[in-house]
Amino acid sequence: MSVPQLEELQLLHQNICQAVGDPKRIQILYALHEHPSNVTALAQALSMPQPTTSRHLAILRERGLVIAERNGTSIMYRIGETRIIEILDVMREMMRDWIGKQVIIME
Amino acid sequence: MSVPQLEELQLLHQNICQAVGDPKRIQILYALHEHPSNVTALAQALSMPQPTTSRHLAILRERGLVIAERNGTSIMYRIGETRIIEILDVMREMMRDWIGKQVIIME
DNA sequence: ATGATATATCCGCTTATCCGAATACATAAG
DNA sequence: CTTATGTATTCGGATAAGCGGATATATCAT
Repeated sequence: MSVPQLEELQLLHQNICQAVGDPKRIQILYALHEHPSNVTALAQALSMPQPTTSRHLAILRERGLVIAERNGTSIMYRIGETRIIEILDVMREMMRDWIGKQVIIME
Repeated sequence: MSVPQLEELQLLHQNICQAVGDPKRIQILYALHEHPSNVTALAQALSMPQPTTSRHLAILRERGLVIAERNGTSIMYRIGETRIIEILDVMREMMRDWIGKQVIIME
């Protein structure tokens, strides 16, 4: 893949990177990956206020990372981009490796 | 890979996600991937003030995403984690796909 | 239409992040 | 030791992000 133009990097940040730049949104992504859920159930499961959960879901939805599907009065949310979970998993491995190195250097 | 604990998600955000949460840092990562550089040259190439460049490099270095190597009075920076570039490339593809879908929906 | 449930949005506030300019620090040369 | 060059840090201020509580909107059942 070629080197991206500045404009594309702005879009990349605005659409994806910023979305995973909040720990609660990461938490939500993993929770929905485990199993889809509506807003209320998700909020309870993660011990987050409902408005907070709703706001984060809106951000993830705008960027296509999650998908909303209405079902009567409730709305079912699920992961819309499996690749984002794979990316987060790679990041976790990177972090493990880095923290491992750090400990060795400290000793 | 299993579902991460809350504590690990905090670390994930703090160590990796937050680091790529700034467009200038993404720009720096791609620039260094193209070819390693010292701070001054990088700042000029990206039209960023030197202190700004240095601050961003410090953040990326603390998290192992770039590596610093002193060479006389100047310090050579290069990518320390090739995987972060692969991740950014996948995100770019995700973005293309999503924007493509958006256009179709708009029509 | 009314009430009940689920979701989204608005408000003021706090906190975090980024910035440029100035300055301090580090290294090497004369 | 002084100078020159390259890098890092400090400072105050501006901007953006996230929050909880209250409220508005939407859908369905009675």
